[in-house]
Amino acid sequence: MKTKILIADDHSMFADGIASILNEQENLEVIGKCIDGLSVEGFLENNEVDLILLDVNLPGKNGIEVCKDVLKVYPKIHILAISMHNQESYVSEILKNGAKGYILKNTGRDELLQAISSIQNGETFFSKDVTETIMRGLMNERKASNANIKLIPKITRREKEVLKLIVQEHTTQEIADKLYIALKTVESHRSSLLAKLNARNTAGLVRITIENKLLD
Amino acid sequence: MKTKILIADDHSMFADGIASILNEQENLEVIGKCIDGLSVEGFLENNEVDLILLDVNLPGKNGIEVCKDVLKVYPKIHILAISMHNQESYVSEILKNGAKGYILKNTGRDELLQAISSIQNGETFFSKDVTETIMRGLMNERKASNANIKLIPKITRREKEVLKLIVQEHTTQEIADKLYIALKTVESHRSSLLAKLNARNTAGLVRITIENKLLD
DNA sequence: GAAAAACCTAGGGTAAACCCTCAATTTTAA
DNA sequence: TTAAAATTGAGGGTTTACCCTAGGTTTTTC
Repeated sequence: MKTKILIADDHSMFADGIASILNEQENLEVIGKCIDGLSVEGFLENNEVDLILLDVNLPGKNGIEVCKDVLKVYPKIHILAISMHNQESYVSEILKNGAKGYILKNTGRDELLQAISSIQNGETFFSKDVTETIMRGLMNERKASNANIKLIPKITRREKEVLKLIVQEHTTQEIADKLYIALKTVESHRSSLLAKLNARNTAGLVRITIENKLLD
Repeated sequence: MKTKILIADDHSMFADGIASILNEQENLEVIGKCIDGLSVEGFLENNEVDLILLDVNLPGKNGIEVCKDVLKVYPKIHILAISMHNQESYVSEILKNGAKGYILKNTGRDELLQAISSIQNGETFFSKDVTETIMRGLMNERKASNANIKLIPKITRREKEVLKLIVQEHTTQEIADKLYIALKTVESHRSSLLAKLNARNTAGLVRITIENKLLD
């Protein structure tokens, strides 16, 4: 009986590549691919899945939320998180939500297969770098223990427009002119964005926006 | 005679996946992988390569520079650019430097194979989205024709330290305290960074830093 | 081993971002 | 259809970022 795998990643080429690797294995079978968070749950309604390879940074609905929601309904599914970012907040957050492992995209084929094998056996698996990151996080003993990822609140249509222009290096005045609204209005939206994204300044706004693909 | 392919991408898992797809084809053969720009030229000295799949955003030395330098020495090699970003500046810049095609990571397996096939036949190939981007760029008829990618000048040790702290949302004053230098000194470094990265403000600094992986 | 370049350091002045409070109108959802 | 959320905008102030200029120091380069 082959392990049925679903790949959730917004880069089709990456998903296809992984699928090719996995399908070479005689005990694994990729039965589906999803390019955003929302379509994962839809796929699960119509297909039986044993394991999900889940990108943490998915557009639409990020991997952390997907993980939480999927496991509520299908607690038997194993989830292996895949990410470009070795950030402690991502790792700890998705593990809290039930993922069985976390590997980075800069690790290779063999480690991927090893991770899947471990998880099939009910174990957990983490990339070496990820393990270090977690340890380092524990060492620092979390001054801001709860201040890791606040799952990002919903960003409104107008806020998104403003955010996009900020990332494109426009000043508040320029944004006001482009959107035909007052300077003060744009400042309001900026404030809301800083609060919602939990950023201290423009730098954080831009970094968080890119890392979480908020403009997709 | 199989086409000998080199894959240059800093995400091993992605490279391995692509390799798996390509090696399934009877006329293709992946003979090497590089995880940064600098090692490409070293590889070419010792191996005969027909085609390079080149990530545009490579750490160390980005794809655009690699493309230029490789073709100087090995003009017969075909280069297919691969990128996450559908940005006109990237596309036009790498094409000027001799790449034969440009595909996005969110396109799938079939398109990848088609692209390679086209390029083998001496044609060019672009993802549909990329074609649109180029066309749109031509329409706007380049007000800032030369202001696309200025290949990013070398960033000094101190600038890199400052840049890292900026991306981490620290203010100029905080950075000055951390580095034990004057506020004004940090501001100077900020100015140099704005100039070198061709950014208008902090937003641009952060975006360009992340997109070009300047902190790796 | 001296000239040239690159780097690090800073000052003064202006522009932009950020903060807090408050409130009217419009849109969305229960 | 009414309560909640979103959009709009104001006053008034503080902090931070950005621009231009420039001297001293290290590092190349010939």
